[in-house]
Amino acid sequence: MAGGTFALPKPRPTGPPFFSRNQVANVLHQVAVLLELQGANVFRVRSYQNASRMLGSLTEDLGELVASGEIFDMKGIGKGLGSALSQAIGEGKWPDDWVELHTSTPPGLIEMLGIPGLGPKRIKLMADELGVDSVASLKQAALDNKIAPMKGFGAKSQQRMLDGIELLSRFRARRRLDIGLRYGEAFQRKIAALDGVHRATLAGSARRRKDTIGDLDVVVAVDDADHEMVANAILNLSGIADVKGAGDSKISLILDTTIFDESFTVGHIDPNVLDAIGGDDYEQLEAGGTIDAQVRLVPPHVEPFTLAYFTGSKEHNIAMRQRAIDRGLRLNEFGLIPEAMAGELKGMEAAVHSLSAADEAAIYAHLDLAYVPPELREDMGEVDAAASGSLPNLIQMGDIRGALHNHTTLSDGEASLELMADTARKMGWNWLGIADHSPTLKIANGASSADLLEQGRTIKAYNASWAEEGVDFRLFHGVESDILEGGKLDHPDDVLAELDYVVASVHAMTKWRGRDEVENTEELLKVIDHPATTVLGHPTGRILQGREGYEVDLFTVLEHMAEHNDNGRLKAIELNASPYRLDLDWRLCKHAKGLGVPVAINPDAHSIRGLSDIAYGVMTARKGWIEAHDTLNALDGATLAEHMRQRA
DNA sequence: GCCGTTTTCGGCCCGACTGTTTTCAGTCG
Repeated sequence: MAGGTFALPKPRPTGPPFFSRNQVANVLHQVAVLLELQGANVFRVRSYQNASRMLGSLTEDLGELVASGEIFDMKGIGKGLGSALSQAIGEGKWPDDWVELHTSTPPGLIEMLGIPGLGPKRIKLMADELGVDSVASLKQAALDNKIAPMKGFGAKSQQRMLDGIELLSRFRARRRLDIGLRYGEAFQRKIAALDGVHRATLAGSARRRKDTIGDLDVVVAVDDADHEMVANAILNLSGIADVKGAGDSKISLILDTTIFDESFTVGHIDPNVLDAIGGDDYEQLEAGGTIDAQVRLVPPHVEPFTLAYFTGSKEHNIAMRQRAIDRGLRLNEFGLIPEAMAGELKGMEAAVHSLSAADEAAIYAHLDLAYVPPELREDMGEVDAAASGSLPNLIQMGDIRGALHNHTTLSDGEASLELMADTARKMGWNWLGIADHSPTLKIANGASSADLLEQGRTIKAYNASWAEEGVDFRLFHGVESDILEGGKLDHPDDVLAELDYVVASVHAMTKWRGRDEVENTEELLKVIDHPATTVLGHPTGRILQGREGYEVDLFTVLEHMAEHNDNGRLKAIELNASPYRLDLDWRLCKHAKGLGVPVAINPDAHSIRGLSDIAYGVMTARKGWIEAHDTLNALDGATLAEHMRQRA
């Protein structure tokens, strides 16, 4: 979960409400983690996690819910949490026991949770018995052989911790979607090609298209007679750096870049992003990278259940299982089994009584649900929607007619205007938007007003000649304007008026990250009010696995944009499709859609190859419940031109 | 800590794997 440092935020001076929904959701998550480290009841911990998740995706105004007392009616909020939140939001005071939890827990314990195979119980035990309170002191204790003699531990546990610490320092635990998919698809292809394999499918968070991926899951359908042969063949594939474990049905591995048939490169990264992810060492770091993978081998008739189970998420599975229980059924990775027939039988033995399912859709049908696309399986309302037949018809790559926010050699792009336009046409697009950087962003060679206007004349000439030749393709001329002090844009108004559109983006990250949520939100509202602003670019400025975005209340921002749209002024929110950003976050896409704020899926391309990043944007949009008609990308050029003319 | 026409207590999703045990606890997904 996102959320910077592990501390209780200070109340804003202007309250109530003294805290935002984001802040409260983060604090609940933190308290859950701290309670775990204290050895609290696991169900109590889950209550805090559930409440955090619920508030994180809340669309109502939290301050109003508290003021009216309706907070107590929310599912997952009872007397305890209801009073605690009312006091925090209404009076600006966190409960004493939450404060105590934060002050009494060494931050090192939280860091230790990131070590694979180490959980809250053993961390607490080592803290109590050995005084271990950080990754560094854990390492020392292990090197001094103090851990192995402890009851319940041993030499192997001690070594695993040392290995885990090494892994933690060498590489961050999660990988970006693009990297994870490259590993996952390469691995899946190799397994699918093995003798005896009916089908091999990439499952887990990669199949759900999460913006980062922890480890890979591959589900393999194989006849019992071939099980051992296939398991051995997998263990002998190239690209496996280490085997962590191999049981009857599950193989745990670590893959490295030798899995790729071609040599591994990360391609062009724009300088802003490169800086945030650790500079020039980055390519070498990726080339030496690894990723964990789990393979599950099951017979073909069981495979749909296993695939559904390991596609997840955990929360979606819990909701599905609960629905099964309500119907007297037991759902697990082996089947959907009538409780009356399963009795005392467990696992695979109970599964002989399972209802049959030829594919995942049949499992959903057994539970009176429409098929839920993998991207939506996050327990964010998809189960209810599948029950009532109101699942969205998700956008697809084929719906994309064009994209705004792309760069050329006029600022920091690698390709000329001509080459970018030519590539977009070859991709089958109907239009392309050009939005180079503005003068203030010197690092990106921001273009002067004069050069920008010159680019506009070139674009007009191209459009005129295509129209004359009967070519159904056009360029839109925009700019990616920095947002300056006071929510101002970076070119004079008369220059901006010459453009088709303006993408307004924050780049002064140090400054914006140094301010609080209220100030940043106010600035964004101002720049949205500027008549020239059409699109809000990468709305939080986050770089995945690189840096947190600045604090901002995007719910308020989106509501403000919705008012403009209601009054006939086009204000779209960008979903920056660069796999380094994927910003707008997928969780907020659904909210934008609900408010009627158009989403602009933008590759932010700095080269012709960069245009293909649109694919990651479409994946993320799908995850966020976005349909073709929720975006600007699915409009044809003539219709989009109409919308843009109406903006002023 | 939450929840409830099987309700105010006793549940709370379920199984695999590992390392430590000799029947199980911790961790993970």
